Amino acid sequence: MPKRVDHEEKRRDLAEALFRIASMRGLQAVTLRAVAAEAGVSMFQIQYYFPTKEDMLRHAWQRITELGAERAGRGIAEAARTGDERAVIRACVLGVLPTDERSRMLCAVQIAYFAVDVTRGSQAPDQQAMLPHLVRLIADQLGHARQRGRIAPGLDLQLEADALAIMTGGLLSGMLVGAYDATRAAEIVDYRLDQLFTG
Amino acid sequence: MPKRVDHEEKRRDLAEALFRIASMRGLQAVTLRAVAAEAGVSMFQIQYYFPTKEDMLRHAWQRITELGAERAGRGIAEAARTGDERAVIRACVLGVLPTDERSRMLCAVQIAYFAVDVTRGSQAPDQQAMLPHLVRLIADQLGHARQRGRIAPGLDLQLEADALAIMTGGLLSGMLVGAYDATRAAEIVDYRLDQLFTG
DNA sequence: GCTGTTACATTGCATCTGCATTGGAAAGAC
DNA sequence: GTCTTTCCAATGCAGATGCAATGTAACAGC
Repeated sequence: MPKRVDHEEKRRDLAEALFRIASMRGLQAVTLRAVAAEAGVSMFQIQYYFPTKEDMLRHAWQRITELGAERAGRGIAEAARTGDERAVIRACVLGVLPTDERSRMLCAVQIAYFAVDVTRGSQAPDQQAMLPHLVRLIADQLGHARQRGRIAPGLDLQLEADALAIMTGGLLSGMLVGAYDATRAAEIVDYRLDQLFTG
Repeated sequence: MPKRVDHEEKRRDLAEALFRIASMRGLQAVTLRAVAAEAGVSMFQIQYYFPTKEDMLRHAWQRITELGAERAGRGIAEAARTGDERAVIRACVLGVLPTDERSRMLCAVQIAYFAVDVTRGSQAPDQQAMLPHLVRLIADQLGHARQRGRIAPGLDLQLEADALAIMTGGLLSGMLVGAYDATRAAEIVDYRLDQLFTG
């Protein structure tokens, strides 16, 4: 066998090039030639590592969910080590928001995919599952916190979990249009968490 | 002069055809030929009423904001007649959500435009202004309500206005992916309003 | 060294896209 | 009635796009 290449790593590199194009010029500008040029390779390599354009887009989406889960997971794991439910929820919310250039890029691309899925009626299963997943995560944490007497009285935790998860999505788009920066977003989230937690 | 045609009405019709395509097959599928076929006219008519494709897309966006403002405005005006600030805020929030097939279609198209703008960095001014505008509307209503002693004590109304407006954006996307229906969305909004208003 | 597999470049092609042009039909003004 | 203005159909064109076909260099195993 000749020059061995790590196909998965190569695909990740090509996906990065795709992200750069999609986040700066839109998903419409993602063509085989554009990705090839951005990655600094010949157009053939794109075809070589992705049978078809749709495969390339699919792989890039899978990669972006990986990166997102990785990023959020790091923050959540760190917060979970403290055993503080409030910190975990905070990490869940802030962990998916565009707080720096890199995450902003990925969030922009994510929105682009989201729009395509919505406008086609055929939404990827994981696309649909993301919000309920976040709701469940938050609801679990709220449940634990209540058992430990850390939750203010008179709250409907299911509705609170929904509201928090929904606010996360809203914050994401609000930050992408520049209406809120990371600092203000954190303030709003903390303000809401203050209403839920005692102490 | 010959057969007089209402150009604006014609453009509105063509915009509707564009909406149908964009909401069902994505903005990428919006081509001059596709819009012509969907509207049941020749491709030339598209060119005749829109100098260029970008003009067509721009006009459609302008039209969709008109329709949105109209719809929300109706609900808000009705609520405003009661003089109930809570009802006004409720109308502001629910008035922009996809509660039926028509509004769902328009919201989907709106998201598509939003994604294009975000991924190009060059966001239309009104796109950026929408969220702050909603915040101001809600904040004003909350201010009035507080003066009338209808607001629960210990709240930061600016943060509450931000949180409500942000939740609106989140609900919109949540509903588009099918995570929430109109009923559940109203429940969540009412739950939050219950926390803000007394009585 | 020979061979075969892997990785890659180049080229070509059918299709689609936005846009322009040319020619003509229809409806009112005079 | 004819004529001018408005509206519209058909066709053409240059560029871009996804994809396929062909040719070639590098390296492992015998």
